[in-house]
Amino acid sequence: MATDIAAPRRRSEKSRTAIVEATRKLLMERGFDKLTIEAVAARAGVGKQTIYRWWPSRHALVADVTLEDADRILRPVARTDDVAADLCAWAVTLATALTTVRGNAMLRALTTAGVEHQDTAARLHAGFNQPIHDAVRGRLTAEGLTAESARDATDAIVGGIVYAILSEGRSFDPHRAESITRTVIAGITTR
Amino acid sequence: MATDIAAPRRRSEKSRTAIVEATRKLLMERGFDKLTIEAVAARAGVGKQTIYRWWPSRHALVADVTLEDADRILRPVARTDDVAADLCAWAVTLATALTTVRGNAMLRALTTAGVEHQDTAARLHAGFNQPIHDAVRGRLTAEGLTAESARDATDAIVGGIVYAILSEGRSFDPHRAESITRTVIAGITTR
Amino acid sequence: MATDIAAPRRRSEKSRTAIVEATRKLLMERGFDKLTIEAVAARAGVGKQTIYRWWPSRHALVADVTLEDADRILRPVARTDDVAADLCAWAVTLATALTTVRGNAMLRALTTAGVEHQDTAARLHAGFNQPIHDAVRGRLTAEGLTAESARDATDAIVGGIVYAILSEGRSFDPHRAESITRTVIAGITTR
Amino acid sequence: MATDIAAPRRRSEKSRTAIVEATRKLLMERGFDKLTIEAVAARAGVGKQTIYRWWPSRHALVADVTLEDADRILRPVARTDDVAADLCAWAVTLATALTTVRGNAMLRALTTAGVEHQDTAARLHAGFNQPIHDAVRGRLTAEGLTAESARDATDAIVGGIVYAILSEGRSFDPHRAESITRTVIAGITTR
DNA sequence: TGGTAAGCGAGACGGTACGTCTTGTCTTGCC
DNA sequence: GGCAAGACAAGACGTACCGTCTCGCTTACCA
Repeated sequence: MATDIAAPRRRSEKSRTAIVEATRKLLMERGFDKLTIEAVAARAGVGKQTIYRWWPSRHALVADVTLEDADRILRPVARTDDVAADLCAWAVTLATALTTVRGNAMLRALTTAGVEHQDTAARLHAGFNQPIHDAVRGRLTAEGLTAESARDATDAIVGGIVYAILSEGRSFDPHRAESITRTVIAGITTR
Repeated sequence: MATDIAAPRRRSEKSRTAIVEATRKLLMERGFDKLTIEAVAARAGVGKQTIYRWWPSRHALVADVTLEDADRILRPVARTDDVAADLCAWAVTLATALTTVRGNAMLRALTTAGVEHQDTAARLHAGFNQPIHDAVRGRLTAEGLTAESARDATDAIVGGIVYAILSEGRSFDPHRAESITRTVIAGITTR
Repeated sequence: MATDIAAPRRRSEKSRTAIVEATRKLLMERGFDKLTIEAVAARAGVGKQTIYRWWPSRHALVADVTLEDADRILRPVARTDDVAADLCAWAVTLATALTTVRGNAMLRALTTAGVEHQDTAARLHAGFNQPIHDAVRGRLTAEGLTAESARDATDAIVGGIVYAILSEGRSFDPHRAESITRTVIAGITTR
Repeated sequence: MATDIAAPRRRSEKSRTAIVEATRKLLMERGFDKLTIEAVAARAGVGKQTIYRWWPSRHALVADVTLEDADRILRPVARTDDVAADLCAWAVTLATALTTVRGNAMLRALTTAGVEHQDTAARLHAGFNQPIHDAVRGRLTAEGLTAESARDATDAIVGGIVYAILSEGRSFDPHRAESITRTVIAGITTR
């Protein structure tokens, strides 16, 4: 999906799929740091070299695998005339996706891989962070916010949700995403 | 603060210090995933067993080391009659601490260690997340916000800043922390 | 018994005995190469230092322990007017002692310790080989043999028996010791 | 001759040779008990796993190495019409081989390895003791001795020589082997 | 339509680090 | 001052994986 830019001449799709599948399963079973190339190869019924031929590192492999899940997580923000409603709905969807077993495993893998490896961080940023930010910021800009305000509000919303899920794991209640989003939009007010 | 709650009988303080120091240096030089116990032992001039005797795992060791930096990062929030100013000042201080070479290395190490290991996550939560949240939430509650609002705004401010630094690394400009904080306090407004 | 030549000022006889006992038991249970000082200390209920204070090495300790068994193995050769009978009786006694569980364990320990460590070899030679050879050689010399003949016949008898037990272990039938001895005394003859 | 009876799939002969060579050298320099697998691997320029892949233990490795020396030590017994001459010549040859630096190192290694490890003992018995005994016993049987007499005389000759070398080391004069052999053949006689 | 080169599974290889075990020394506090 | 207890630096153990390297086999391309 990403590494294989340079014309993979006679690459076996069967092997590729088996490797990606095996990686995802092991990622969910054991997590990123206990994921070994040998285990992936064994689980996929593939020689180690076949993995090394197409992916330069464990981080790159994991990046590819998590990026295949991008469309399960990335959703466009609706554009009705109620910004708050649009963003809250979107936020709940995001939080829900990130608190499924699979989504959370991917989030964790992706975080670790990104923190540890520069190139991987760039790819994950382009595949996840950027689109997410663009979606929210676009919706806010459409509402007339300045670029700077839109960026700050986006940081607050996305960071608020994702960081909380990162800290609290699957026990994070997706409805809090709505609550956080609404707070950012409304600002703090004493009631 | 350390793992050795249960009767640290006649532990050598010299060794303990050397280990913690060596770990911090290696964490800054190579990062968490390239940190090996053998390298720590060698750098500290200590037998491997002396590390294993007092720390159950690499994660626990790193947790202890980062927790020793807690007081460099954790600051109380001032309580003047200007909430925004108080929180912005605090936010900039936090962002500044997390973008120093040392602070950023600790943040990354702490993130990876926490994502990978349950117990470590709990300790880091108690040592970092909790105090940070409490500080901000306390200041907001003092302003008359409901518990829920305070929590949501805190998530937005802290998450917004920390997650951005996690994504962008040391290139994050600490002044953006002020900007994010102010946005959350004021709410989005078209100007 | 041997290392403690230099006036052991206030040595605890209780500890000494416990150490020797523990060593013997472990020697019989696990053999020389799996004998560890730590296990001896633990089994004897003694600090490691107490062992190191009185014995310079594992080999020396084992030498002392096996030498305590010397009197179970070393027997004088009777001097009736039948050399063959005297030596055969002695040979069977020796072979019997070396094929008991304890005797065989001591033989093996002593062999390994002697092969590996020069000083130990000397002590064991003085405590075992020498007396054994002297006994046999003395009996043969009394019969009128030249010194050289006596020495050679002694080598053949003792070596023949001990080496066979070393090779075959406890399955060696002590009666073969008689047969070997008789053969050496009589010389080979076609019948 | 080697441990790898079961399908030595694509074993590197170069590594195998380097390992065996390194082992032999270290055996001669330091002896069996100071022989470490790590030192062998380092000296041979080989990964430790390559040793563990093909040999189950240090004992087995040493057995293979000493067995490669078998043909330097094992010699057939000539069959002229003078038994005594035949066996004496053979005995001197054996004693000479076992008192060279290399031969003696092998004898010591082999003894220790055999005493400590059952399987190794069996292999060494089949590779050394058996052939040596067969050679001598065969020559004696050809002379008309009964099976039992031949066995006893063989024990006396071989044991007499080998055990003496084991006890006295390289200071054993090979000519004594002749003297011992002649004594056994002739029987003790007062002159 | 057969030859040939790439992809592939398998797994041996030289290495590094693991977490454990033991060595021989040292220190602490009891007797 | 001997002793039990046990921390310490050192270093080997045997195992797990790393990333690289053959080895034959299968398979798709192109001649």
